[in-house]
This record gives sequence, structure tokens and C-alpha cells, in this order.
Amino acid sequence: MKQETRKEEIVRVAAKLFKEKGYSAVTMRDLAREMGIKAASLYNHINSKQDILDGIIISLAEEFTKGMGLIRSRDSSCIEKLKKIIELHVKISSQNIYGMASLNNDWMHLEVQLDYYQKLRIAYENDFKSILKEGIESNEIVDAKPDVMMFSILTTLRSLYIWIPKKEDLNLQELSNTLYQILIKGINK
Amino acid sequence: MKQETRKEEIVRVAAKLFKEKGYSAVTMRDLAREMGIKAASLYNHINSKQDILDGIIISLAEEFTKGMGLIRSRDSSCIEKLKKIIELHVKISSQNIYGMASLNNDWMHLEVQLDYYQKLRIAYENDFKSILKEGIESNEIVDAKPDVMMFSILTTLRSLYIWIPKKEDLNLQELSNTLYQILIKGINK
DNA sequence: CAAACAGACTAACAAACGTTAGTTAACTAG
DNA sequence: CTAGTTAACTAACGTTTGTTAGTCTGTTTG
Repeated sequence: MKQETRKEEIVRVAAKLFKEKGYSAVTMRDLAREMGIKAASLYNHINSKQDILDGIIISLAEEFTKGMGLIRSRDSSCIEKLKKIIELHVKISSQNIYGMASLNNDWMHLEVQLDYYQKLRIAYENDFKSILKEGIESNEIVDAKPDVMMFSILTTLRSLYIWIPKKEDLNLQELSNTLYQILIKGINK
Repeated sequence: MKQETRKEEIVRVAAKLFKEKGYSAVTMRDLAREMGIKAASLYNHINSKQDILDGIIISLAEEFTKGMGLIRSRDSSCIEKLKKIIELHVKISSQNIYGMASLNNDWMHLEVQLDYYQKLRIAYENDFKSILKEGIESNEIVDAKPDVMMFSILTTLRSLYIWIPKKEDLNLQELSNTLYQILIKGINK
């Protein structure tokens, strides 16, 4: 069990506050109070409020990019790939509920890193759409608009962070399976 | 065509800015600049920044509540009711894209109206769940967890505002139909 | 024509914002 | 023991925030 550094603790607590009120509404004094110290003391560990947000969002975005790379490289059917994508979202979301809120709601407050984030996001969505198109061509899934299909599946997966903490009896594999049933079985032929 | 009052214009422009940056990150000076006037002049028409947000969110929440009431009171099958719910979301979202962003992302910044909003929201979700449960009992839809089913459908519908403006060739009825296919056909027996 | 109103303006406010500088007290390693 | 590091502190900074007060100008109405 690797021990958490003070900096990591600040980032973790910040993400929690960002989830509750959004990046802009959280002040450095809010964060300091939650840490039990004064606002100025935060700057012994971090460079700026902006840096905290950058760290939260970019590390998550890269995690998704990496996961998608592995899934695409594998030689499996469209349905299997979609199942893996669901599992990827369930895994990352459950491990970092607070960070997922920032990724979804505060990405527009990135500054230097905004372009990079958007590049990753667009690439991820294009990969997703490619998988769906392949599935349509190979007659594996129904021939509905891939745009709407991706939108529907992806918005559900992106919103998992809202919903996961409410399930007390959380079995991750079971959640993945239920989502698979509801999201994929419907478009499966 | 009823002419828009100055106050309504301010609320509309505010909602647009709230969508782009979130309520907390939009200043009254931002809003004034977008209106082509000075910040102080806004107060000839509105009482406070908070009031603008209240107006945007509560009117939308009540619109959904009203729509759900009509759907529930009708004597129709579960599937037909779900179809009506999809149409309700498509209609309201397309008529007020900017407001839907505030409803989704900034409801926690309500103050006096927060309790009222949450009451409406919980009632709406309970109504939704009841429709699903009836459908399961009457063997109309598959017997998956109603919680996950509602979460999946509702997060997709709630996120329509992100996605609608990107479709240039927007045919609302066609969009409703495609969503129906993807969201409902999958759970239909 | 005068009165009333609508809707803009300038000036200013107190509070809250992110952040810097410099200091101090407690551990830790040579 | 001492030198260095870590991590807290107080005090303060310049800026931005939402909002108020009071004024001016043009249009509408009796």
C-alpha cells in the first residue's frame, strides 16, 4: 500500500469539492478548510488552483486513451470490444468518482491543457464510432445511426460517477453486466 | 409572436453563458458585455444573479413535472408512456438548450429554491421508476434492475442538450424515433 | 406641453478571490 | 549537536466579485 503524499491528498480532497460545487465555485480557502490548514499553506505543495484541475483531468483522460488503445488492438468482435469499453468506464469511474465529475463538468476550465484534452476526447470518440461502424458492416449490431448510438451509450457511461456512490451493495462486475444487458443487448442482433 | 422583454432577453443570454462556463464562472460583467451594456444596468431589469439562475432552472423543472403528470394520467401501455417521455425530453431540450445545461450542471447553486427543486426531481424519478416497474410486472419489458434502466435512459435524455446543437439537419420526430429504437427496443420484449 | 417612465450611465462599496513573502516550529540525517 | 527539510503559520497584495446609489436622456402618455 503506497502511502499518499500531502500533494496527492490535496488533489483528492479538491476533486471531492469540485464534484460538489464545480471548479469555479470552490475557493482555495474552502479547500484549505477541508484540509484543516490555511489557504496559504496549500502553496507549499501545489503551484496553483489551475494545476490541481489539470492534474485531475489530464491523468483521467490519458487513462481512458490508454484503455481504448488496448481494446482496439485486441482481435475480438465488436460486441466484445463494447463490453470491454463498459468495463473500462466502470473501473475508472469507481476508482475515481470525484475526478470523473471534473472530467465531465470542468474540462472547459482547462487553459494550457485544453487543446490537448480536446484532442484526446475527439480521438476517443472516433475510436468508439469506428467500433460501432465495424459492427454495423459485419452485421453484428443493428443498423441505427452510429452517432446517436455512441451518444446514448457514452453519456450513460460518462455519468456513472453520479450514480455509483448511491449503490451501497456495489459489485462492479455485476454492474458491468447489467449495463451490458441494457446498453448493448438492445442493439445486438 | 410575443415580443421578448428586456428581462427575458437577459435571462436567455445568461443561460447561454452559463452553458459555456457554468454559473459560478460567469460574472455580471460578462453578461453585461454580451448584452452590450454596463453591469449596473442589468439591475434595472433583474434582482440578482441568483434570481436569474432560479428562473431558468425552476421553470424547466416545472415543465418536466407537468409533462410527466400528463403522461402518467393517460391510460396507455408502459412502452407508449416511455415513448412519450422521450418526446417530452426532446421537445423541452430542443426549445431550451441553454437552460437544460443549467438544469443539469448548476442546480446545486440554487439556494432558497434548492429544496423545492430536489422535491420535483425526486418525484419525477419516482414516477419514471413506477412506469418501468409496471412494465416489468405486466411483462411488457425485460426484467432488469429498474434503477439501472432508469439511470441509463434518463442520463441520455438529460444530456440531449449537449448533442442536439451539433445536428444541423435536426428533425425532432426523427430524433425521438431513433432514441426510441436505441433506448427502448433494447428492453422491449 | 408636462409628467411619468424606461433604460442606460458613472462612481463606488465591501467582501471575497488567488497568490506571494517571510517567519516559525517540529522532525530527520550527517 | 547541528544543518537541512518539511509544512505549517500570519500578513498582506492587487484584482475581481455582486451589488447599490444617484443621475441623465429619450420616449411614451395623460
